[in-house]
Amino acid sequence: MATTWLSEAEQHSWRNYILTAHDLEMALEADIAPHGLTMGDYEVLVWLSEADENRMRMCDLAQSLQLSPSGLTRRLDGMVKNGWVERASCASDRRVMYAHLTPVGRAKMEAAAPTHVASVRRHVLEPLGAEGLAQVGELFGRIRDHLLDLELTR
Amino acid sequence: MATTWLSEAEQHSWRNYILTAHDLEMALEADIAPHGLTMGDYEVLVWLSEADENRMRMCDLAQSLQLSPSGLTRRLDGMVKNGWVERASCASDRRVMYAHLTPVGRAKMEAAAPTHVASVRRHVLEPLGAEGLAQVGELFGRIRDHLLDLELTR
DNA sequence: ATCACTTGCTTGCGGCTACAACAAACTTTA
DNA sequence: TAAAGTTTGTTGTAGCCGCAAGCAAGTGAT
Repeated sequence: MATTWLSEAEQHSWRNYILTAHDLEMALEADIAPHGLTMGDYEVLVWLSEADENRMRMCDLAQSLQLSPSGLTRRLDGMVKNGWVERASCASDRRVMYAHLTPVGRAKMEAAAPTHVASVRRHVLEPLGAEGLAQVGELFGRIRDHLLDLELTR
Repeated sequence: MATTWLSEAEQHSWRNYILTAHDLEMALEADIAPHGLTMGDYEVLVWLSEADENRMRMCDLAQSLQLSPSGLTRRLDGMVKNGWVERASCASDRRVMYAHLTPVGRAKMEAAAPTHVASVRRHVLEPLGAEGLAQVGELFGRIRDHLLDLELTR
């Protein structure tokens, strides 16, 4: 096939994105670490804190977190051991397990949230400004829509 | 401390980015998989193919790949076993090991490259256009510069 | 009511990665 | 040149994750 390559500028932009995305992830991870949390843990706490009755079904939570079912099971194991989350079974459907945020978990989240927000502000909002972040949101929204589009027609 | 939270719009943009970045990574990974390669493997092949004499010192390669030394050692183990890369010691400094692209490795890279380029074009360039990709490059460049700035003054 | 199918979660296993400890080799300093 | 320090790469260990398999429970068709 006649491959259409990327231009010099396109390659540069793309590489810039790849490298930065990795470093940014590491930076956010490092900032939250002093709380004894990984970003993965933190995201669980955030999702549960925003959910109805502070609980979500495992399968829904896994999807929200872009995690496999088994991945979530293991992540929750650790969080349950730390007392941040409890497992609760469902009366109407005995297959489902709820992940339920405990008061300790909520406190953990509330303690860590300012740190994380400051981290995002420092690493993203500061260099980009509100307009820049909005552009990122818009651009990646386009990519996302396109991805989901391909997925549906597949 | 008086935390300055993110606005609704900012949260939305940020989440959009997080979710999309993950899905995009999975899509690129899925597209290259039929070649029997991970994106990690592919990146090794690309870096070596662009390097002088098709070889790089382990430590330099690790840095380019944003990988820990041990991570690279193990990744190379697999690639050596597949015959894509050879280890070669250095005459002038017997500590260093070169990772050297073999003809088989080059052929592998050249076979996979059109697929990967098409993948990037389809998932990124198509929804964004050249201008959009340039914007992404510029925006993430700003984040990157800011990150490196913080690192240096630390 | 029964059998097939689907859904929700967990477990065994293997892959990939980082950190710490180590060994080997180079460099600097006294 | 000898000792201390630095750099380079590998290995032991442990964490996190996904896939495949399995089990329990709900749903649907005959």
